[in-house]
Amino acid sequence: MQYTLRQLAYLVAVADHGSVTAAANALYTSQPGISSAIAQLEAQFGLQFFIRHHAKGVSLTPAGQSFVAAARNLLAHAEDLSQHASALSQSLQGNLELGCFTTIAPIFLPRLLAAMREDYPDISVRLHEGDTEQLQQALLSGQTELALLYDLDLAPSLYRQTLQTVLPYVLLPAAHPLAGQVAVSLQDLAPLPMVLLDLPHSREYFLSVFRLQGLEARVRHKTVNFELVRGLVAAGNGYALLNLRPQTPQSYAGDQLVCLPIVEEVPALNIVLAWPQELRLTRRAEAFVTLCERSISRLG
Amino acid sequence: MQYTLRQLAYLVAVADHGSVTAAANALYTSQPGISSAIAQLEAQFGLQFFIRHHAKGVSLTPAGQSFVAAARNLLAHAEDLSQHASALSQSLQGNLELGCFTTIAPIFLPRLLAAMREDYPDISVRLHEGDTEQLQQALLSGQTELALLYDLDLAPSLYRQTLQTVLPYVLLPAAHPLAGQVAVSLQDLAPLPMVLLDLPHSREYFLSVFRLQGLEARVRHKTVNFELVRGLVAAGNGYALLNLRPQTPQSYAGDQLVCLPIVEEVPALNIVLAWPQELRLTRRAEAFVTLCERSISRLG
DNA sequence: TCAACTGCATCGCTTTTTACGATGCAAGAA
DNA sequence: TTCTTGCATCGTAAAAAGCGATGCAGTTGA
Repeated sequence: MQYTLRQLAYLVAVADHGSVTAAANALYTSQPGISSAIAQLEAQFGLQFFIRHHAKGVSLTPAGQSFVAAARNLLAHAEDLSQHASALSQSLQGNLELGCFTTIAPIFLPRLLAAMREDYPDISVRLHEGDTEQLQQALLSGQTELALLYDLDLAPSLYRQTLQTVLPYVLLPAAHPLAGQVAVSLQDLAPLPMVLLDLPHSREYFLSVFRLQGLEARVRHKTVNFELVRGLVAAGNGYALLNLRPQTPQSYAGDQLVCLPIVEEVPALNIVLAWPQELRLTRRAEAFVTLCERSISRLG
Repeated sequence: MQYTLRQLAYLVAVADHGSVTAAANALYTSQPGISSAIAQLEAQFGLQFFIRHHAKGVSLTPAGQSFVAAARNLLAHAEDLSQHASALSQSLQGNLELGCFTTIAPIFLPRLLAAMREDYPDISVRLHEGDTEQLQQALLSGQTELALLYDLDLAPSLYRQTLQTVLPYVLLPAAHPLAGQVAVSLQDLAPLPMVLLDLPHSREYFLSVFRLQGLEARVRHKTVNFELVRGLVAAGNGYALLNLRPQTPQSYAGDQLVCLPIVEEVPALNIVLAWPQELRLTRRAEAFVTLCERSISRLG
């Protein structure tokens, strides 16, 4: 047998009241219950905690003194755990584990996190970047509570809240022959060399844009590095399809870029906030979801 | 309802094994038991600790991570309490609360405590000096576990272990007319002025020595201070009856004293080690009792 | 001295909780 | 598909907790 927290609470109450009966009254329970709890503790530890004075309550033995002090400490610790738990579910403080798709991160997160810090200064967001696969894995295993990513082949068990719908665009160097047009046709692009953003799911998505038109892209370069795609395009290594639009027309190298819409009708992508469907969100996570919803208008 | 330590242990085991079933096996209990313990904890705190993966166990949510860490901490603390308790009952270390009669203390304790430190260096004896009344009170209320005192009007609920039997003796200044005798008669003493050691019970005892002979002592001075009695006697203020014999024939003032036996048959006093009868001694207290028994021969 | 009272322990009973095997169900693996 | 895995639920059995009644030893107060 193992002792229970309740037994300890009874023990401490008896020590405080100097009487089993008084403790029972204070705890709104019966005297025999307290009595047997004490007896059990004493039996379990082979110690005598109280000296029984007939008709005059009980008093602590030296061993009892010492044990009660330790028991009090443990009970306080147990109380802490309850507090900790309520803080986890109730309070708007603590950690929020947030997953975010690599390329989405630099576009949206700076403002979102700033807004979070503004509205909920006591919530610290811990960021986990990764590709769709990794983010989904982290969500399902519970490493992160929320993830900001594309709605690309997500498990049906994930609930998705759409934040923004984005259409792919064509990225060209400013000096490109097609750069002067209002929009570019996939027909015109297909024969040209392409720079592919080579991330799981994204990869297939960009290629499918062509396939749906019965076309096939010619990939010259592949990279998982979004900014490298822009750099390669800017330097004349080909065109690229992308979804996200940094607000700068220059590559890191300083070359000029242009973004042009696609003439054909192409599948849009949803940027979503996702979490396991069966998981009840903490208040921290809810706060973030709400904040994202409110920020949608500003996100574009 | 309040959570229990067992529920926490189950929770932690599930977190460690990543599976309810595995935890049940490890703890030699049934899977439904674990399952419901988790469910109860989650319900109580309004939190979800695990994400259930069909046919693939469970994994911790962020809240679960945090809670399990805290739970582990509390369980470790609970384990500490058990350790603490066994240390209290089993180990020969820690505190021993010892009561000692004021006048007995300087005679016996120095050697006894030295022997204790020698044999049980990890037991620290905390000393409570006092008169019979105070010592008995401390024993019965549990403030001290043992007391070294005279067996004078002790409550029958105290168990007594006799360490030494002492006869009262007559204390005289070296220059006193009776000081040359081998023994002194109470008849000769009764008319002389007496210096009385005025402690509860001791007081009555010394006077009863005369009364039992049909005599009445003439008390000139009373004091609770043992050494003051010796000083007063040495300076010629009267004779005294005492039980304990310091091994020095001089008072603090440097005057010479002599101790003489009493001619008549007088009641002896027992120096005893006492403790509440119903109290099971700790191993520390037992160690002290044993050491006292062994030291009896040396005590004289 | 005696009767009334106090306060802890024990007993028997009821209620609640815990434990466990059986079963169901959903998703992964073959 | 079919089999397997693993958690949840259900019904029953065992254990524990709670409680009123009672006993008993010692205290209190007349």
